[in-house]
Amino acid sequence: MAITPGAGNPRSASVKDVAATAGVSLGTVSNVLNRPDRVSRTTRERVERAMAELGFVRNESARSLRTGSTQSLAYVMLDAGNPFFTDVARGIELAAEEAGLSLFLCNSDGRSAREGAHLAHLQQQRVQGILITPVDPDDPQLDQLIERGTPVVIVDRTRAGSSFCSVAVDDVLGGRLAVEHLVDSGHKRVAYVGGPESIGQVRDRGEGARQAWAEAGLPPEDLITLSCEAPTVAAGRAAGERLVGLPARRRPTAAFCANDLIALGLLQQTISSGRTVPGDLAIVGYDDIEFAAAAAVPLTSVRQPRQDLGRRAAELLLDEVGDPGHQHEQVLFTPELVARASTLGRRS
Amino acid sequence: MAITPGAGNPRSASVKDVAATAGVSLGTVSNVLNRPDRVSRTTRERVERAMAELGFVRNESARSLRTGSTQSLAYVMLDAGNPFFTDVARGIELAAEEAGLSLFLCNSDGRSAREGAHLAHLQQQRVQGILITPVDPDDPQLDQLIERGTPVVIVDRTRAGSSFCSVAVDDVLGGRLAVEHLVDSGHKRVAYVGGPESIGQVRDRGEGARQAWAEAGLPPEDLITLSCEAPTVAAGRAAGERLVGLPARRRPTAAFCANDLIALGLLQQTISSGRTVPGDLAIVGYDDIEFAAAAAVPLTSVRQPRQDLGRRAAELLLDEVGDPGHQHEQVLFTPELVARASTLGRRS
DNA sequence: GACCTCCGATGAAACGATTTAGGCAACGAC
DNA sequence: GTCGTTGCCTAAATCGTTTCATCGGAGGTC
Repeated sequence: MAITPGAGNPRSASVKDVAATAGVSLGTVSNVLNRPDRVSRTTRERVERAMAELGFVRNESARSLRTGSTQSLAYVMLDAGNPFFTDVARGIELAAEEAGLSLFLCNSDGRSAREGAHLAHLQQQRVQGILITPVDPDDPQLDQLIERGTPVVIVDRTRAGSSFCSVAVDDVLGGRLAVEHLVDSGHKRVAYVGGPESIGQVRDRGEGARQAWAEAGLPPEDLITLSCEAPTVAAGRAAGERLVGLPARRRPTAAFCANDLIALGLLQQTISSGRTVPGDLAIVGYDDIEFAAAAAVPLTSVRQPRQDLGRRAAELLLDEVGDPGHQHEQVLFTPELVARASTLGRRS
Repeated sequence: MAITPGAGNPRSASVKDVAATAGVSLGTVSNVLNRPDRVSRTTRERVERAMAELGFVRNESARSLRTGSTQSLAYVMLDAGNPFFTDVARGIELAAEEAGLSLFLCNSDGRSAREGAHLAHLQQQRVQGILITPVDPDDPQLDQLIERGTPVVIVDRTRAGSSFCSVAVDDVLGGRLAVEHLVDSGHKRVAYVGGPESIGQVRDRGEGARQAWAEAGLPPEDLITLSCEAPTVAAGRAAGERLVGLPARRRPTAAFCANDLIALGLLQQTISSGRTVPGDLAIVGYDDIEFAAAAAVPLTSVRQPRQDLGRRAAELLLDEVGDPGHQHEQVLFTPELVARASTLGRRS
């Protein structure tokens, strides 16, 4: 079929057109759409036939202009490329679907400017509410959203004060679990690989690591912090190279990484440089993403209830949207260590 | 600060409120918003002050109702958990950002019903256009979208006829590259692990595999097809178990998997069952996702230009939206084999 | 037959922005 | 002094839907 040039879009049919075609009034068409029980069967069928014939598509802009609200939520993700966040998103999705709302995913990609643009646009769209893993939980734009009536739930981050609901996982505990496990395995010199420091998670996991280290009675200077630029595979590889560069008696026998991407990069670099895991270097990751178990050496990792995190966050948001007596709530999940070969094999 | 109960949302300010506060007419406020150069500086500043004071947020519903179009695109992803698609999404995002449009990501999760719901909603929202990796490229709902005026570009799938733009990668060629590589490495019995058959990719990659196999003069019955339920890590593990179950003289020495997730699952299962890669089984994946290189044994894979795929698709969509003389175009990218240890090590 | 009720359908008035046709004032030019 | 021009602003119409007060007719009751 050739393209019909210049046919010009006949501009899609409106309720008015449907009403005319069906020979009823405009209000009746609206009733068919919204309260079909109030319309007699014969009329309803006539209207439905007209809608099908004209290819009527309800205009959501007009609808939400009139009703003052939309049927959508949004989740602004920090990094859509990180499986951790896509798993969280899936949990949100399921909850939204059950509530009959659509979910829009936006990716801030870790950039404040992009995040801000998304938030502004979502606010203009009058979404019912926003879930967000923010670049910076203290961003005043978040307060501004709340003030102007768009509920916000913070996901996988926390924030001082309680003007928001938030759902997170106890990162200090997670850090402790990781380091306790390494201490139990007999390691006396450990690196904490994470960054940037601006991320609360990175700080909290490090804090937990230090606590566990101190409680084991080990000297603080033997818990080395290796800061990396971003929590990515590439940064993990780079950290590996820096580890190799350390003088032998300063070099750690184990590394605890702030997330699995870093851990996978470190693992990859370690193996490709001819050293063994866990022989030369034991590695603990964080998040327990699906790929962790499939890694070069299956990765010991701190598991977070990713999907539950999303689901719970969505539930809080829905409550805030629906219940005028809503009280803000800070939910904290508990992480769990999953030990695998990257720390369990025998040491050389 | 306590929650102010029953304060009731003061309903955000409208242009009318801004106009009243600034002491100008409503049209002037609109001009400040859309054609600031037509407004004198003093008036503009007065209006802007009023907007700030009232916390004015433009109502996108009203705006797009009046103008008849929105400033957003959408990408309906097949599986947000698969890094391949998130990379494609990033390419789209970059192009959309450059064009000043927002991008909504929707996840169909491989389910037609969910995909349909997303499409219907996007159509009602009057997005400028939709990019989609469809569950079924022949779904008539896609035609219906086009007919009713929403441009659609098909991503990573192709479709007979040419009423759509589409961007895909030559999957037959990809299948050939994979199997030629295995044949060159001396394998005489190979499994093609993919599924479900309903996915065009799975069929095309298999077709390429068969072509290369036939051209090498090898007997067709020695290219075994192992069908799996879904292109996931779990399905890959399951396939591995079925491979082990085969009688030794029927058992393949290499496997070509329809994507990296399957390959990673197969790899994982092979290693954890005590066999070696590539010694007992060489493995080739498809997509070359970031985790492929970090796998237990770095994975040989067929690389696709993921981000370019997305970017080009978005460009086609933008052209279709903007240029009335737009001609539909089917773009086909060329894949490339990346050989790594999962096929290169020495055979036992 | 007058009165009431109930059901189904109607039509006008919103919602909040954009757009367009004009109006008013100041200013120069002749 | 009149006319045309220019610059800024106003008022009203409009987009497509929902909602609400209303209305007509059918049926029942006394």
